[in-house]
Amino acid sequence: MAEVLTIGEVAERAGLAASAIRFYERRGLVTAAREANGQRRFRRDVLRRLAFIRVAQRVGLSLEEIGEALAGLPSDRAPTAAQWQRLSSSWRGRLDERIALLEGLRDNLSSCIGCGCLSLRRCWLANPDDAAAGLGPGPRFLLGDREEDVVAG
Amino acid sequence: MAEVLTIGEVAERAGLAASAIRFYERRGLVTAAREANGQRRFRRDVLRRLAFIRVAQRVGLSLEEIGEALAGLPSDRAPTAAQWQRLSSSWRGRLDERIALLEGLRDNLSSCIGCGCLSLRRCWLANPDDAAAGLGPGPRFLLGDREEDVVAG
DNA sequence: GTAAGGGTTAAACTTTGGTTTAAGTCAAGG
DNA sequence: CCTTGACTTAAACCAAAGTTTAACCCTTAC
Repeated sequence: MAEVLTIGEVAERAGLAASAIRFYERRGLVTAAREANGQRRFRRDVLRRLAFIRVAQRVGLSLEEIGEALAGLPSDRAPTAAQWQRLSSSWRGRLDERIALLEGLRDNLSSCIGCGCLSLRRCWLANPDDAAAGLGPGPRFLLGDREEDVVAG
Repeated sequence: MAEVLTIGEVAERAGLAASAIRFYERRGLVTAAREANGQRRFRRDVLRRLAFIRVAQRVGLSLEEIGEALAGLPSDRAPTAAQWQRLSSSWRGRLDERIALLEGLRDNLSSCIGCGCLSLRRCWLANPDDAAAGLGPGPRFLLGDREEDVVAG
């Protein structure tokens, strides 16, 4: 197994397009040494960095946020397992919030869609700015089909 | 309360920018009659349509998908509560899947990030194509920091 | 020697979901 | 009469996350 990897090898192993990896390099998310001929040579730990990026994206982070997180890692050597874990531990709260939001959405859908409150700017379902609201009882406007009652004002 | 609404009134009540409402009209998500002078006049039930659109977006649907869903509704009169509910009932499965995915992500993060498997194309965490996998036990590669072990092959 | 199969770059293009801008119409108020 | 505010349009613009294209360089194989 080679000490360093070409971009093609990285792409193959990471399951990404080479263009994406170049794009990440431009964004500063990964770094590469260069051969005399200008070709990139990646240290093997770039694979874990790329995997981290993918997972972070699924958690809902933008590349910019991911870049900020990665900036705290050493760029000259592979981070330790503990360093990776510290980074990802901050995702927990974010995931909990998003889960609560989706659960609230799911649990209030059947009672809320079709009811008058769906027209309302005040309806939690349409405006779940407050993640905690997802845990509450949800809207209670089961008023039939007349919008005036709830939209008025 | 007016029978029909101007775009400004709709924007105000729906909590959207007028530009967004025009955009939705171009996309065929809402319709409007026109005055002699060319100004849009919206029936009041557009408010519920807009609320539906917002909720559908939060569920993760694209405007195109939302448009397809809305295409099944009558455009000449307000849909009934039952019609709205039928549309949204199909979201349930999608929400369940996404919730399971996020829960899997959350529950496997601490054990998986930092471990060797994160470099792997095979790692569930980095590739949760299979939503059901989120319910399973997750990766079991708690191998320390040597990537060769898991990346090789 | 020439073709194939990597690699390089900058720049243009793509998609989604809108917003912004420029230029114009219209009605009401002072 | 003139300004103000709300409306109209088409077209340009934006951000994110990449992909595609065009032109070029190397190395290896035949």
